[in-house]
Amino acid sequence: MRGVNKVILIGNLGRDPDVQFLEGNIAVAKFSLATTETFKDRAGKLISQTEWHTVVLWRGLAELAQKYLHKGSLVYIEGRLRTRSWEDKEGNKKFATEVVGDNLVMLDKRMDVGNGDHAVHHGSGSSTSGQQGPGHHGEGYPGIEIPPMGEAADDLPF
Amino acid sequence: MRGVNKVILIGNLGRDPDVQFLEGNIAVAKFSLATTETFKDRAGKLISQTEWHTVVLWRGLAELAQKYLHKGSLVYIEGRLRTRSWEDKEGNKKFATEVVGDNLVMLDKRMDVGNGDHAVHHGSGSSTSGQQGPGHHGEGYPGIEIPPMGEAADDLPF
Amino acid sequence: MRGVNKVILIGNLGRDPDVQFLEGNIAVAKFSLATTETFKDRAGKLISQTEWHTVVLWRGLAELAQKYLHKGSLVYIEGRLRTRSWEDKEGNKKFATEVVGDNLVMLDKRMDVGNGDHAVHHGSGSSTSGQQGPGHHGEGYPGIEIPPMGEAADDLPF
Amino acid sequence: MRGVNKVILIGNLGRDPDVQFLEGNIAVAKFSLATTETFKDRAGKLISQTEWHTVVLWRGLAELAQKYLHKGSLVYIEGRLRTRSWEDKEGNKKFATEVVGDNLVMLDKRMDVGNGDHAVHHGSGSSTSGQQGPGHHGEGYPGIEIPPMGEAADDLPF
DNA sequence: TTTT
DNA sequence: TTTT
Repeated sequence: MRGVNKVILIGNLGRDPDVQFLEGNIAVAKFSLATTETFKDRAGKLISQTEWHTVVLWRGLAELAQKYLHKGSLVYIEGRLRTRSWEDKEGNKKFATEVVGDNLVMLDKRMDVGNGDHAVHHGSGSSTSGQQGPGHHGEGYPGIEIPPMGEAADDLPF
Repeated sequence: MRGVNKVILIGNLGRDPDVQFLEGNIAVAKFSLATTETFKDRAGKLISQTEWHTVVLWRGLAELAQKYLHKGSLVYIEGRLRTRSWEDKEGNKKFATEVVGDNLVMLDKRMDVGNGDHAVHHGSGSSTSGQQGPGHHGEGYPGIEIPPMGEAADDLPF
Repeated sequence: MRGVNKVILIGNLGRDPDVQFLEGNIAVAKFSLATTETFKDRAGKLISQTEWHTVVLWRGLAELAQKYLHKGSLVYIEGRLRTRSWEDKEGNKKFATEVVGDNLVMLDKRMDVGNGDHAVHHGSGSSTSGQQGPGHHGEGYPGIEIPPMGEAADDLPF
Repeated sequence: MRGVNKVILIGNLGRDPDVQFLEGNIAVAKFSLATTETFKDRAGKLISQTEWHTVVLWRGLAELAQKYLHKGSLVYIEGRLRTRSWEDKEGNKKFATEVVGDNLVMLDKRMDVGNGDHAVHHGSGSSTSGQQGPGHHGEGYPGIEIPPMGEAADDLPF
């Protein structure tokens, strides 16, 4: 490939995620994310600028969103841009650009009850259910940062 | 700020850039960029997926685009997402998501005559033409990667 | 330029930042940042892997670090890699790779007293003191995300 | 996880990659990559700054490096930082920071004979198990850009 | 040396 | 529609 299509966002959810399940029990989550950047203009005035993004998560990440994200949650999203187009009932061509997330980091301070273990989430759009036992859809999110086997071994031959 | 809105693209221009000049002689360039990613699906079949992005460049970067970019050019673009909305003449709400570029790297092999110096371009959304004398639009693009003064001095006190 | 050198980190400070002031009252901050990634290995076991980074901030960002960051702070850092080398007193060649930050986002939930205004920080390595009045070293850091003038004007000619 | 450790580089190889095979026929490639950034300093002088990085690739990516990369190749590398430490024979503590690549894009203009199909490479920690020897350790690395199954289906329920 |  |  000679292409790169990467988006990195940190922002807050405008509403609770909308999660649905497709055939095959595949979860899809969708939510709006506000990224606010503040800077001084040349006059030195503080300017705050909010941009809204539509984020789509699949499978394991969608399930995490359903469990742990809600209106106001602060998250880091890494993904790619995808523009879909369709015609509405009046025949008008419509476009929507979304960020399809491959990685999710929850940045809210956890003040949870419990052990907080669930706070450790990460994953990627790329699920590998094929490797998993029966019934295990939506678990085990091998993610972007999974190091290749053998790497841990500190026996680099250099 | 607690927000991040960052896009990184590598792809080819679908057409020559469309460059216009606003009042104040401010250049704005716009072009479509195709990012193609190729991967194997689970069946091992090679799949190629092209996504089209609208890229907008301002000022110095727009002028670089005008001078050096054309249909087919391979570029690295770093920028941020921005969605604009408006109503068309029929009163339909329309949305368009664009990538506003803060940095541009030309990746084509230069087979240029001459010194190739012009090949070295970079810049950022944060132009500072205000500092420049009259007539000097489009010069001196202090960019993202401009190191702070004094840094070169290798006298880090640690 | 045909190069890109970019680092993006989210992690926690291992200690309070070490801040020093060089000639000209230029601030330099240095701290260790731990990025911890957790994933499941192929056996399904949760594995946590921490990497330590040396982060260096200059000028305005260094001053922000001094004021607001401390041991444990969660931050987003965007910057570039820089490797320095020197010889120690025994004449051994030493190398140290650091992340020179161009952008800083504080991700801790603020439970501060006060207005929280100080929470809005951002900046970049690229200072522009030249534009500023006398005596104003270290202020007004127009940063990476400063939109070019005129952009706010929603009069894109396309 | 609450951590992110990401590096993005575009630069040229300083030498041909050094590729070795570990037990299990696991390929590891290592090379130096120069990222050169050019900018104008405050006096307007063009300054060029080259940084050298050590890049390590594993498995499928290492094999691609062996086949297609050589001294001078222009590449995009996405990966993470990793610092290793050890003691040399004199008992001095040594550190080396490397970029472990998860994704590789070859940016050289292909003037190849043939179809150039091999030019389309990408990967991530994630390889293409078909290339691997017997024993099949190290299979099925779902990679950064592999879209989740079902996503192609344009039947988003929103 | 951090954090969950 | 979020957050500071």
